[in-house]
Amino acid sequence: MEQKIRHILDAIIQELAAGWGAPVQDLTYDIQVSKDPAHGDYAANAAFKVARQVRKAPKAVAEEIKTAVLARRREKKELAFITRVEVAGAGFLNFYVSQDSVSSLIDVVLRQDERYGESEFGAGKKVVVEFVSANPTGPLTIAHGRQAAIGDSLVRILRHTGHDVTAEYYLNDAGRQMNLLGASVWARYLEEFEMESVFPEDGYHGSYIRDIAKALAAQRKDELLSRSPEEAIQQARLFAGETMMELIRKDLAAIDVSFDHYFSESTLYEKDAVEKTLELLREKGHLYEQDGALWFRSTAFGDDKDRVVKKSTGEYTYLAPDIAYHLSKFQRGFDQVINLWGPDHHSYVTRLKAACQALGYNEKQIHVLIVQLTTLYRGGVQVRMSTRAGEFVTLEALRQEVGPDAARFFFIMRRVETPLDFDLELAKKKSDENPVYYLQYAHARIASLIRFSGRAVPKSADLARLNTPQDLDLIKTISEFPKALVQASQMSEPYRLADYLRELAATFHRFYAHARVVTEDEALTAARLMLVEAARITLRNGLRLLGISQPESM
RNA sequence: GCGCCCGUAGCUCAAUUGGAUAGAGCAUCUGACUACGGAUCAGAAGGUUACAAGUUCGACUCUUGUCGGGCGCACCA
Repeated sequence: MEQKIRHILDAIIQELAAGWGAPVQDLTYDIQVSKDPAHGDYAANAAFKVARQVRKAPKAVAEEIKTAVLARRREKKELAFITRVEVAGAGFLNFYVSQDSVSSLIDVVLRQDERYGESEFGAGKKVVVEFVSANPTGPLTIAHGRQAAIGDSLVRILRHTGHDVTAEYYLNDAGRQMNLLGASVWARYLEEFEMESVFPEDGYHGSYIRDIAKALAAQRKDELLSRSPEEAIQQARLFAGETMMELIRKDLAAIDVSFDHYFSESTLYEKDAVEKTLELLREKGHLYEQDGALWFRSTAFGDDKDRVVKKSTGEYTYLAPDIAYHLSKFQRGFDQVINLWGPDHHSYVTRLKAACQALGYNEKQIHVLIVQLTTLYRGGVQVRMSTRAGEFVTLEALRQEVGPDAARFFFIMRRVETPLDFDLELAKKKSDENPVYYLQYAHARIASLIRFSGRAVPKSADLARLNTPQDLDLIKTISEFPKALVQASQMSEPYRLADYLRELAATFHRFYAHARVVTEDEALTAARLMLVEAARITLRNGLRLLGISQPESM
């Protein structure tokens, strides 16, 4: 409906522009469903945007547009759905549309079913979303959990809005941390055989290290004892890495998160990609040597200091493989790169963008979302956590306590960059305080309602019978689903969808309290069944995109 | 010191990226089930959007300054 109105306005503005003697360069303006019934059904702020460009008063422009719309409506039948146009306020254009034009939207929803909400918004855009990317040196924490929930929902939403999306996990399997992991496991392995061992400084102390060592001992027996320490640690490292990745995959699968691709850092070295990337930067003149180290001149791209890529010891810094990794993203044909990082990586954003620009890419192609931390509460009291002592509040423990649906919903219900307070007691409550149940209840209630009707949802009905304010409210809210998804995807903010669904559920519950669906009036019953089914489809599709189950009963 | 982020109802957060009277949930108070699920609905109360100037048809949103809070400023990963 918004699109139909936009189409008309665009044409009219172009036509009128000739008479204004000034060109209208920019045709962006908003059309929204009016919040206040006094503002009609739809409202456009086009007159303001145009007036500025042609140096006229907004109100006068609005009047001209109104007159043109009315004139055109007399000529063209397909504009008959517009019943009234008003100029209000300082120059808003308010459109009133016929009831049957609104109610016919229901047909579209039922026809599209699972595909309802899809759009062409992202057509032709190839996007890679990288998230979680935790080192496989320990179990996933709730911080990873939030990234996983947000990243996965974002991927689903981007897909639903037409993007070609790859979900990717960057596996830091080449660095010092993995060696430490190997050494830690090796030490515990030796202890299993009551051999003397030196636990590495900064090693991993968690009890899961001992579990891995036990598993290693069970599999390899005492075989590794005869190897050289270097080789044994290498073996322990590989074994530990694989074991941890299996656990991580399992933790993620338990909240319905999966990846299309695991990108291994070590493949960068196998293909010599890091050296080649540095070579490329050197050719373009962005590298220089100083104090025996190799520096990247990131200040040329807005960084506040230059960064070392290769230390005087000959080792790469963390930045070097990271640049190579991002180069690979572009080389693989992605034109939009989205990264979800923790707040501890905040300062890396500028230098990474600088590097990508140095390689000839636009900084707008990289979008780094800093996912703020989650603080756990239990009945109003903060749950302390510490990674240093090897005690984690793991994602797995959280999921077991509150369930996958509440976990996913709570993780995404705030803006990405807003720190999240996660109340365990609230997430577990099966009451009206818990927003997850509000959404699921609406879905279950509709399913139950359709069961009660004792018939299949009709394929067609006289939808014009849906004419009460509650009917029309519900229809309009349902019809805003595609727009909500586009907003969520262009802002990279899945919470938008959660917010929309809450609104939809509320509108449905309000409708339900006022309107009876199954009555003796067969025609009205048929139309209302189609309406509630459309609401159910929308809720179901939305919940799916959030990775939350859609119960038929609760 | 420099840079970035934040400050909205008692609490947790929104506000369609500059739009009309700043909205939701929780908490508080008052109501609503003799046909479809009360895990619901209707209503009340709650605000100088930290403060002060500026930009314009229009500012929670943009600019500048002040106050208050957080984070970052490694040849660490």
